[in-house]
Amino acid sequence: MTRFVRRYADAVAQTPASGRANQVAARRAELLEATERVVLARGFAEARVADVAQESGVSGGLIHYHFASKDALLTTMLRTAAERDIARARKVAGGPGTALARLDKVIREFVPGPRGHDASWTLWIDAWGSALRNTHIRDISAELDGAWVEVLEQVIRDGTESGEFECPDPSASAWRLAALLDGLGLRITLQRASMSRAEMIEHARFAAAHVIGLPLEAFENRP
Amino acid sequence: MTRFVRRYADAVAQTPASGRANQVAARRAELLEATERVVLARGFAEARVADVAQESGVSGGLIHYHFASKDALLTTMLRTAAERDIARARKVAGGPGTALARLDKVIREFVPGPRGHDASWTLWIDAWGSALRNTHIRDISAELDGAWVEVLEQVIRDGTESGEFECPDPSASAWRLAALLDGLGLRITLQRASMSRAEMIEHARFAAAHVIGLPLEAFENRP
DNA sequence: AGACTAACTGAATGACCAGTCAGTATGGCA
DNA sequence: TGCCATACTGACTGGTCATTCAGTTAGTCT
Repeated sequence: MTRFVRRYADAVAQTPASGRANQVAARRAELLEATERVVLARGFAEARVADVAQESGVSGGLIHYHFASKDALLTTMLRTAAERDIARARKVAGGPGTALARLDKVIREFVPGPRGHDASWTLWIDAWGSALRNTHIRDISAELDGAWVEVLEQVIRDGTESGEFECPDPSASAWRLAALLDGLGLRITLQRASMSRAEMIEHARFAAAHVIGLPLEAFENRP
Repeated sequence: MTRFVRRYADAVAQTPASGRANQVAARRAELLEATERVVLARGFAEARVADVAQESGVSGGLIHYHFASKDALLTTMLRTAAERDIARARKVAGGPGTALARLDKVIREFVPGPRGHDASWTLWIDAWGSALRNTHIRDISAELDGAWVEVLEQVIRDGTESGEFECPDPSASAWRLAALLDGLGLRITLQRASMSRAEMIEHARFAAAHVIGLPLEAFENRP
């Protein structure tokens, strides 16, 4: 093993065959991260290839060496972000604890706040607009939405089976809860002034409590 | 008062004094309608001034004669559309009938369907994305959202006061219902395949029934 | 070491488009 | 009737930006 390979080995999850492949993977990841920062800052429509180049300290030409087109760059970035968000949701929902605790954890993780996950919200609200006319983005958005509903449904189903919850139709309930959370997140992201994070969590808990057939107070003791 | 001010006032009022002012008002309205069609077809970000010109069979220069900039054109169009949508909602909600009937009417009017009101949804989903970074659009979107919540709140309050509904906090309930409807509309507009209009109305009615303290069956008899 | 090839640069290209402007046509008023 | 403000035209301009490509640098292989 060369010194080069050892240097990059930790940076990438998969173990590529050569240092070159490693470098390519690292560079692609770097460009995708820069792309996400640019899109967050300027929006999908206003993001420029040159911005990504500058953001990652690289020439404009290199972007097109790694990605066939601007569209491919944006789409790939979005898919990567979607997979990351889904993984995070699954991890939280599938973690330890009662179904109630996990549901609450998902809600608190999901609600946008000043601490940073707003980034995802900004990205997805922007993506919804693009999804109206871009098939790739619509597919990615659909996958993410579907996965979210699945995650919620699984937690609700867990709670129903263990007797914690009383929910006659976990699938429909999950769908409705997901829609409500989308609406809540949208509103608070767009009009931060109109509602505090605490109020929003309260709204989400209220709806969730109804969905799972428990009183709102079931959540109250959690921080 | 200068002639210009007079002309502008006429353009806004319903009965213009002169043929010229009439012409200007008609032209502006025509251009705004064309703009809406273009934005619906191509999206906010992709809409071109030349498209609007072609759509209304007019030279490109004329657009800038009536509107200071592309941004002003889009913003004005959006504001006009928002006012139209709000007026429609108020009319439905303030019409005759029991509070329950009116609430159901609002829901059915609100849910996107194949018959045409999808246009509004497409427009607003697109606008949400732009609202992330455009202050004017954010303000318009906020006004529309606020008016929607008000409309829902008024109906809920009516029903509570008349004894039809049992709702301890009409304001919070309206907010939650509005968020749910946004989420529902978003999903069905983006992924039409995943849910029928009937199912969606059922979801909305279910949530509304909970909000107003009635069983879902209260709605069932309506067409 | 030398050859080969992949990663990378940055200037050039050309398409696209909002906004401008000099000029034309026309309805209404003196 | 003739004058003039105004509605309107369409060619033009200046700037932006994705994409290309000829050339350069630097790992890797024998």
